Amino acid sequence: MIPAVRGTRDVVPGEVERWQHLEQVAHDVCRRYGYREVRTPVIEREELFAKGTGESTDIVQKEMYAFTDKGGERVTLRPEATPSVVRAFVQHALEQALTEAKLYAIGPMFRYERPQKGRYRQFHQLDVEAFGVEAPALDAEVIEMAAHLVAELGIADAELVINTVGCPECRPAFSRALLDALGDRVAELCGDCRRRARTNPLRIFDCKQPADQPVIDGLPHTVDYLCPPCSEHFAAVREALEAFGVEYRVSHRLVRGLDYYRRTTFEILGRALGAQDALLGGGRYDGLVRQLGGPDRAGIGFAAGLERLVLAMPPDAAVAAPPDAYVVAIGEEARQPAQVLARDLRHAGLCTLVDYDARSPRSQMKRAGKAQAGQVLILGADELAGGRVSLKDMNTGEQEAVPRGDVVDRLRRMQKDCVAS
RNA sequence: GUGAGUGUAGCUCAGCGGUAGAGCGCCGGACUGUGGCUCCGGAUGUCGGGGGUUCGAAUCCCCUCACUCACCCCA
Repeated sequence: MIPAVRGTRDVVPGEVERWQHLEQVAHDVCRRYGYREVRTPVIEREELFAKGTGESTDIVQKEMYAFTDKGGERVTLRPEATPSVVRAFVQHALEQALTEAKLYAIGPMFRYERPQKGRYRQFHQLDVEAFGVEAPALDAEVIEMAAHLVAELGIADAELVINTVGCPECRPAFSRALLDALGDRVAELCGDCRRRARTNPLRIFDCKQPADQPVIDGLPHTVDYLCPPCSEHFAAVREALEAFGVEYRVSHRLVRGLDYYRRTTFEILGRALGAQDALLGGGRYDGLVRQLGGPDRAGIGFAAGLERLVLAMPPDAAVAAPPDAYVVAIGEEARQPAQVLARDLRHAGLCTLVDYDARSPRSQMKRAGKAQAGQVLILGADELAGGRVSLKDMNTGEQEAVPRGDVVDRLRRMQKDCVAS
């Protein structure tokens, strides 16, 4: 047996229904909020992520499936969707074509990491991006939409956390304040934190080492170092969220790892997930479109991890629908007519199973019962002689002979009643 | 890249030096044209892989691979 590649997985019947439900809800929520779908390639030029995601991020430094193709081009499997969506937005001048530049994408992403609960090398994201609006009203709408998506999926144990990371105007001052406050105590922190202090001081807030917490708790907060525009923006976002009645917690420790974030950042955490508990995360990235060669447009969005959402969805969120009908053929002369009957039912829209192997009637009934078929249609010598089909309701056990010509309509009506009720 | 744990039937697991097992599931029969309950029967394993110790290894030792969880980082 040749197993699936490490960190990749099959979604098999039984679980795939949950994915189908999730995708249907995702498409529907996006549509209602005015987003249009865009499908971008899973393979891109490596430089797109070097410039977009950021050279300093772990994603770019060590997690990309990058290689040189046969034409000598440096390409990579996409590790995230935002730069791709921005590229498509710029490349096709979509702001000209759309009244609102709101785009979403669903698909696989690839990062070379050690797999663990809620994290895979091939994973899937719903990526939602809106361009060209600087107003805090959009920040709040995007966050509210994310919360609504989670709620719509029936995920109750979720917590919305928001923060602001300032902008290129005010962030350097905050980083300095952070390092000043830390002073010599940097040496007391764990190795990761000492490294962060040099590369990206804000990320010290991500530390999970219990021993480091007392020091980190004493550090200054971004909100106290924002420039006036950033400060006003954050206040307006919070005000709008409150008007929506969205519950949230402000955490000055929510920093997020991607280089392009400005101002608003947010995450929704799932409580039943394990260590990788972010169901979705995002924020504002006002400089990114321009940095990738487009016009100077603001941007904001989020990425939701589909594996994590599936994990967090209630156990009974979606199950496969049982077949409408099972056609039982008794005797050799009934086999072909049974296939034709099954064909007719299928053409009429009914999910129909039929036996191929001349099993005993008992065996066929057992299979119909196991498949939870609603109706069993029995075709044997008696029925063929009378031009009828025996129709057995598997829930009540009642059985009656129905003229062959009426069977399809009869079942179709029963199915409609079933859907209606 | 680092650390810990686990690999035995399709699934959940027992067996821990002496002939590979149970429950569930699957297939068939009792009921030769009628499911669910019951009973009876059946199939299925390179005991993750390789090497070593031993008269003898699923069991002990070494290596390796995979999975799981956690770190890093992130969805």
